Amino acid sequence: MNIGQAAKASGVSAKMIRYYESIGLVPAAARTEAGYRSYGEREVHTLRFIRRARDLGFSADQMTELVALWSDRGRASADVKAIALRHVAELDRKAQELREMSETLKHLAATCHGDGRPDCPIIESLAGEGVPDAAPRAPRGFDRIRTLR
Amino acid sequence: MNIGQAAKASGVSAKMIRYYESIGLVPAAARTEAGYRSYGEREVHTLRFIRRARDLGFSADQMTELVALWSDRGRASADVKAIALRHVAELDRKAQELREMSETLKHLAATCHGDGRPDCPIIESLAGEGVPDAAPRAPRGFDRIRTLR
DNA sequence: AATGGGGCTTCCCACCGTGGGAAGGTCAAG
DNA sequence: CTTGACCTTCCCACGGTGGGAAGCCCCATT
Repeated sequence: MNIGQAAKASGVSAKMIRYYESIGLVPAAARTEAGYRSYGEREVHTLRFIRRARDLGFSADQMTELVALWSDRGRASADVKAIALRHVAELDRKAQELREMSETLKHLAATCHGDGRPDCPIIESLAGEGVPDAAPRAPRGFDRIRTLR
Repeated sequence: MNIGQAAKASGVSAKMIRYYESIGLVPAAARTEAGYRSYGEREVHTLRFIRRARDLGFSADQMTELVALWSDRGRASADVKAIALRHVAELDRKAQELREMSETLKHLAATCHGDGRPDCPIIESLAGEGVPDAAPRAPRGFDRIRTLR
């Protein structure tokens, strides 16, 4: 199976398969004489595993750990659980941050009449006129969130 | 005021001030004879505006729009509100995604006894053994989330 | 007046995960 | 044999942010 087939079968793009190989998340694939990467069921299975972990928001580093634990028959389930729970905490923290940002903005938007007139509490709050630092989002231990695509 | 002072006064790092200038989010600062960037109250005010918007998760592009609206005395508050509400929707969507990932993982972790034994529902679910695609996170219109720091 | 330290400048590099695209080789079907 | 679909590697970009090097500049203390 070539990389394109493996990509379709696993749901991981060919680009990303090569990338995962380059960072050592998956072992280097076997090659045909012509230099084409060659995949079997086993490899596709691994890629699917990775795709599912990725869809759960695990980082490449965490996925490396998970794959290692997966292929270690003698692993302790506690090890897997620990990674998962750490990730859950992280996800919750980020979701909470997003919610707080959303809440603040919703409140501001609610007091903005949103018509053709120029006065707007949203802008005023951002400008801090009279309301200096009124909305201290990202308080301490802040960790801004960035998203992609 | 030099860039370091402006950074302290605004809460935006000198690095980021230069970056914002380079992408046109803020106009190029005046320079001293020696080539140092020079800032006044007005510029610092703008930078603070930007910092607040950033803390609310606005992208550089959105901040550009907001700054433009801010400096447009005749803007319609509806325009600002529209940007804010679009952003709120986006924030909510992302928070929802994170929550779903967290939920899925929490359920998996709950059924993992987390001791020294190797059998682990978390790994099994990722591997898809017997439960192919059991947890279709990021269904359609998926948009994976990435975080920083 | 010289020296030292801290600030400023520009420029490049890195992160992470992903896609785009160019330049060139390969394979299978017509 | 040609054509088109696929594969290869390599570089570039994104968004924001920090790190750091090399080279000025400014001020205060000797």
